[in-house]
Amino acid sequence: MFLSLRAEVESALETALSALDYPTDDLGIEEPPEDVDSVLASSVAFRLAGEAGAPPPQVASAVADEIDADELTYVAAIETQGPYLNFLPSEAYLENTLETATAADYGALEDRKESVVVEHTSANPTGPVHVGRARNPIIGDAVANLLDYAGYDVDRHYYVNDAGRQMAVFTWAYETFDEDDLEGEPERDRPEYDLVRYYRKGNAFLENASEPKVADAEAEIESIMQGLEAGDDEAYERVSEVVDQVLGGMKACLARLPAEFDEFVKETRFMRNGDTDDLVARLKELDEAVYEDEAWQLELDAHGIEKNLVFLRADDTSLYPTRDLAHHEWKFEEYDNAVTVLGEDHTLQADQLRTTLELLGNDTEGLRQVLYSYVNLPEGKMSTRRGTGVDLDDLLDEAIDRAREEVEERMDDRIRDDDLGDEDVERIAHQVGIGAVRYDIVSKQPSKAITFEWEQALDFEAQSAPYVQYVHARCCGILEEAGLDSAADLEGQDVDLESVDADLLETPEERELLETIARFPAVVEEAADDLQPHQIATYTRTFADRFNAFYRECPVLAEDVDPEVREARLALVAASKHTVANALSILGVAAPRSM
RNA sequence: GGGCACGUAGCUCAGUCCGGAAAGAGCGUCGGACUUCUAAUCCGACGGUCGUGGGUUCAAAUCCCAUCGUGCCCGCCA
Repeated sequence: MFLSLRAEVESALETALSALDYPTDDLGIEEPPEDVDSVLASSVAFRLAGEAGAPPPQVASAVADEIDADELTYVAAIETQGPYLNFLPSEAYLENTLETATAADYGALEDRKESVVVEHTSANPTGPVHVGRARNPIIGDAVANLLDYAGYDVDRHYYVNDAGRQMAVFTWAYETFDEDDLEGEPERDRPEYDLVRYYRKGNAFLENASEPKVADAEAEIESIMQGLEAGDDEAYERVSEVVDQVLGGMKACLARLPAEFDEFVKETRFMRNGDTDDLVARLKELDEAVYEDEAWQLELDAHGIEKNLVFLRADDTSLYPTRDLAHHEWKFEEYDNAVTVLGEDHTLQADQLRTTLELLGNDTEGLRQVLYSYVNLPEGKMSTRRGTGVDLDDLLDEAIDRAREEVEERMDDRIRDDDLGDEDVERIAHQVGIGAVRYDIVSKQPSKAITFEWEQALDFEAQSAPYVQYVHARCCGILEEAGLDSAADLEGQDVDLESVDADLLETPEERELLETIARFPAVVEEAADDLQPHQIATYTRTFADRFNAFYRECPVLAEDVDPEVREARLALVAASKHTVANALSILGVAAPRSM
């Protein structure tokens, strides 16, 4: 609805400015501050003042006079306040919003008939997922949800680095050492916790063992890498033995968030099918290609990148970026757009990748990268190899435990003694605990550095997931109390939507809530265009504030509420419910029916 | 040394891309509100040279330049 109103305002302003012989290149449309009663505003009068030879307020009224609000559907009136033009919403605007938002899929934009692949996480299968990387699945999943909501056909990929040296080291270690050689028991009964001990053991061995022993090990590691490079099945099977087990465990961890994938794309795929070899041949043909210091490289300084891109070693083995180029060309064939969620330390590689893809003749317009900075511990970086860091599983467990305590504590002093059974407590503990972790991460701009601290990550107070989730629970409570099914469209239920009249929603709290609901699709659109899910989180907070104000001032089910007002408010609650449920689903945060 | 990012209230952050209406939240502190559709809520108070210095503009947290501080990158690792 907001999108229609904005379109209407734009065209009305443009017409008015043309009629007055003013330029229309900048309409100065903006959202007014909170204490102003309009939904949209324009500061165009400032810009025109010079040309008009009149002070801005005078220009503003001239423009306002030129627009006939009666001809507009969603605008009731245009008022000037000093130099500003304010567009007030019409009854039809609120009416339509209320009607549209009572549908369960409110906020989902029209199908764009465009596909996009969102690649995220793609952590090396070396061990348990730690919190340092946790931003990736959480942001990535939200970006994918957001694009899905914005009308794209979305696939989620995890790119598996199963061809690098680290995987050869891992495979060698797994085949070489026995349980007896390892230190300690697995921290959890899952394959990645078991196998990571071999990985750490192998790396420690390479650092500390005597020179001849290390040389033997290196020879074995080298042979695995050569086997992979040649695309031979035996080497692939050996590495897969490790990779598939570890990946299975990591998958289970990520599923807890939940972050699910449509496909796990293995790097070795592009070595086995010959794509990497073809790509190397094409790279060698480029003007930028040089053979220098016993390796094939690309000189990219003419394209603003100082660092050469090495794409083939002297022994003819490829490197990660080489395979990633083949991988991306494959993505371009399969999808209209490709989004990658990457740690900020990959910024340079991302630039090299894009530039090289262009040199190879690809159109990279549909390729976009979302960069985020790592979560560090107060004492420094987290590392799988060194075993420093907090496992994501532990964080989630702790979050759930704390949430459970919280639920139980609150049960004691609840006013309404509703029947929360053990299952409900467990459900709420999971929804709130995991929701809080996700929300805390997804609500911040990815470029900001985060230092992990338990207390902060697990704060259930306001401006966190539970604050927003609580609004959803309140909505469901009211709807269910009224005998309605909170999960479904209102249409077809025991509410006569035809007779619901937005006119009856006349308090400022009701109107502001409805205006906030109206903005939701526009927020989805902008967040999707910018690939910024945190905008959705920001919106949920504003929304929750508005809903709580409504909740405080406007009883829905009380005896003394006029039946027609009650129906209208019920419709508003249903609209609120769908809005907050859908916003939370974009963020990947559960929306509890009760808390 | 070069490149990129970040710096807004004691703390954690919105707002910055696309300049506009006396800078907004939460936490913390202090003081209030549960016979009411769930108090994980709400109301009020205190708290700001938007790192610093210049510039552009009718207008700068927002754009430009410089500078300081912090993080990341500058591997034939991934």
